[in-house]
Amino acid sequence: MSTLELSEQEIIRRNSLEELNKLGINAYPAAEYKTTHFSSEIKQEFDPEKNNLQEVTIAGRIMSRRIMGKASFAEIQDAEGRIQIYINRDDLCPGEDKTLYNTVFKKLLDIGDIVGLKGYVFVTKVGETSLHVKELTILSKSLKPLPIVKEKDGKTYDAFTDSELRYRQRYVDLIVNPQVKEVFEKRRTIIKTMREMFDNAGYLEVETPILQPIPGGAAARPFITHHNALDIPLYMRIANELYLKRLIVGGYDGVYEFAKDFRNEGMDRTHNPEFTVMEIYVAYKDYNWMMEFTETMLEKVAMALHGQTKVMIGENEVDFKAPYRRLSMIDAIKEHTGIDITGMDVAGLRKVCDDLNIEVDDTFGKGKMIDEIFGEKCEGHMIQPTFITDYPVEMSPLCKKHRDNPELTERFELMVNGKELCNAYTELNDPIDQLERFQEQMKLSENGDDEAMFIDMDFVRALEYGMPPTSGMGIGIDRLTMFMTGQDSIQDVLFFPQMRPEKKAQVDSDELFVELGIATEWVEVVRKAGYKTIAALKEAKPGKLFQDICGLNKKHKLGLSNPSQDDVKNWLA
RNA sequence: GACUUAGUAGCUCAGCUGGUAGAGCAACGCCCUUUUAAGGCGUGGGUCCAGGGUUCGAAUCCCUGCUGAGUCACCA
Repeated sequence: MSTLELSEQEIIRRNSLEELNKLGINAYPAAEYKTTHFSSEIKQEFDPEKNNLQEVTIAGRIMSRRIMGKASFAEIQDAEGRIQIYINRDDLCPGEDKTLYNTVFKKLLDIGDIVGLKGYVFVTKVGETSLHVKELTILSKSLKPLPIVKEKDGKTYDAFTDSELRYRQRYVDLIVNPQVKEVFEKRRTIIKTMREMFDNAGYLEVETPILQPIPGGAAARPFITHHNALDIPLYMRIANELYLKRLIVGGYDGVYEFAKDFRNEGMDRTHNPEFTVMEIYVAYKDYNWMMEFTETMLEKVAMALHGQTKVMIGENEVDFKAPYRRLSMIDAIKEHTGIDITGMDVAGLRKVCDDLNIEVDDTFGKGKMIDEIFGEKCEGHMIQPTFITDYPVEMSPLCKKHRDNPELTERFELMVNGKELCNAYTELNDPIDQLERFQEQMKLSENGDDEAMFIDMDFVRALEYGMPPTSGMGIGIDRLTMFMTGQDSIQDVLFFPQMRPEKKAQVDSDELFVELGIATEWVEVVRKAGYKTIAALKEAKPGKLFQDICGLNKKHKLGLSNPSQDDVKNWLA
């Protein structure tokens, strides 16, 4: 890499690295560095009365420095937090040679460098538990300056907030913004709590195919790829439902999977093209049982995270204490619009939609219209956890018909803070009904609904062997994490949210520049002057180019001998 | 996909109705042995996102593009 592409601070750090090498210090040593404590342990365990912790070793990143002549303070950040260190010149360098302090620590180390430190713990005059350093080892030199974030009395100064940089360079975000780590630790607690509950119940955690020949189990546009050896298209899964039900057919009474699903659709605050769903299927249960199971699960998760069931989501305090309200979809619509749609036909529903100012088009069936009305008028009002039950049959091709009403299904969604969190059924296990429902979907698809489901004949065949009555539930883990951690963007609960790839400016190779007669050492200078391609260079005015590159030579003290004006003209000829 | 909005130093941001850039932190130099957003004095650092246009003159006005963010649409 040419120094012309580097910022002043990056050049200084690279120079420091060279200086370290000259002193015989390897800034990237290979050997294991054995630590005895984390920062948090020192803070917890140290007792000035006992005067314990008189020989501890820590490792971490330098996050701030306060140098005061012969003594210095710095903050070291490790996996568990930060601790202050105190470095005294004569304690670090007891002999005549003070290089390690004067040169290495004061001049050649920077914020961001990773160091190992050995010493004893004490409390400063101001009352800060600190490590008095006796030995310092460089473990890794940092060549890029970190964003500097300062904090006092809980107030943060110059926070690193640029969302683009935070998501593209999550590693920097994690170093500099400690609250980001917390979100991901909570995410892991959520998953762990759920997994423990399922394991205790004796359910089997399984893995099912991500590459599927038929993308089933949901209605969504899939990502498509190609398998070379088989020469067939394969789809990234949009759901794993049909595979988990095959396992119930196979004789497992309870299976679950934390699964990455992929949907080739729009991205926004609550949608990422790949996202995590937990789906669970339990034999011999129905959706009433599953509602109890779900509310118990969420109560446990909230307790594990917060020690209480009440959670702040934005402005709203949401209480995950079971049991949750249960409301049929028709009753929800009645409650929020005053209209009773029981038994209405297509024309009646269309009129209701018109009256409520809800846009519908001619392809909409009864089910889709009812869903629109609910989505427009009811969903947003469901702040406290509410089970919405008994969805129209058209919307739920994998769900068993309601025991009391064949136009409805035994389905529930759990609404929290105005959004869907869970989706669950008494599963459809009648193979004849299932095939008919798939065929209905085909008709929808022929009518232009590009999200209608594909027919999976192998799944129908599995049902023909007999699946026990089963209830299944799916829950969006990203969304659950958002609720439970108070984040309002899915990007804040994914380490690496999908971003448009960074665009590299087009740059022509050295060879192409050299072919024009430009000496190799001048190529970088020409690029730095703003002419990254031959085409751009050909447009240049020779006089300006000449001045620009000679100016850069002087400014950056490159020590090159300048070309003549005629040389430059010849390049452009 | 549509609309709105933003892109200025390593980071956070000023920069009004056009006159080619500023602050704090970070960096560099000097001083300082218990400081903590350490402090004091001094110095350097910018293709003002890119490309066009208007103008004597553009960070600033206009157009196009790129990349974010927000609303909406889509997401049963």
